[in-house]
Amino acid sequence: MHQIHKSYFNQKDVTRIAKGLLGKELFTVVNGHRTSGLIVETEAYSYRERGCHAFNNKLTERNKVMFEEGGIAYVYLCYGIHNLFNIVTNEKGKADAVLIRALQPRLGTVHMLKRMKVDKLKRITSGPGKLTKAMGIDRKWNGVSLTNSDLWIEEGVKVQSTQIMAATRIGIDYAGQDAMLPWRFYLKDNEWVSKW
DNA sequence: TAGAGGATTGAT
DNA sequence: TCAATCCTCTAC
Repeated sequence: MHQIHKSYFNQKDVTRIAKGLLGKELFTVVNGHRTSGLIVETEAYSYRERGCHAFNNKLTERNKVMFEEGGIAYVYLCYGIHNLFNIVTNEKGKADAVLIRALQPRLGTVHMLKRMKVDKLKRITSGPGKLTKAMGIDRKWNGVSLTNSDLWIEEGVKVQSTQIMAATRIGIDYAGQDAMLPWRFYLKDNEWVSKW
């Protein structure tokens, strides 16, 4: 299959990548089990705005992988419970990232169901904390390359620009004016998009 | 070194 | 509307 090249993640405009990732297919292999899902919802984050962990180039132990060259995973624990999965973008030293918020399950769904301890696919990956659990992603994957590991992205399906919707991001009220940026992107009328 | 709070979720 | 749950960051 056609794996997305590392250079794709080195583009400077993180919102362009966040939109471009819609329809692409995310794969993981955990304990020999391959699972995949189409990306249907993303959010863009940039060191230039307050919603981002790396705002103002603030470098901490947690977010340091964001400052690496684009094409690696940034996984962190949110609210003490959920692992959130981001793809680091831009060039080294420019801490941008795309949060993956929802997937449409494709391959290995039996393993996703087992990890989620449910028997129906409905809403199993419709949220950033849920999809990481379904795909088997946790903080051990922080800093892992998306082009040379058990975590990667392929072309998936073609998406028309008219299918792409933009809205404000979720859960970043603390960001002030930047909370108004329309940096959440999702596929129109897709039932796998997260509810909020 | 202690205390506050978070890029969420599911139950009440 | 609220608790779960723990790591990270900040202030002292």
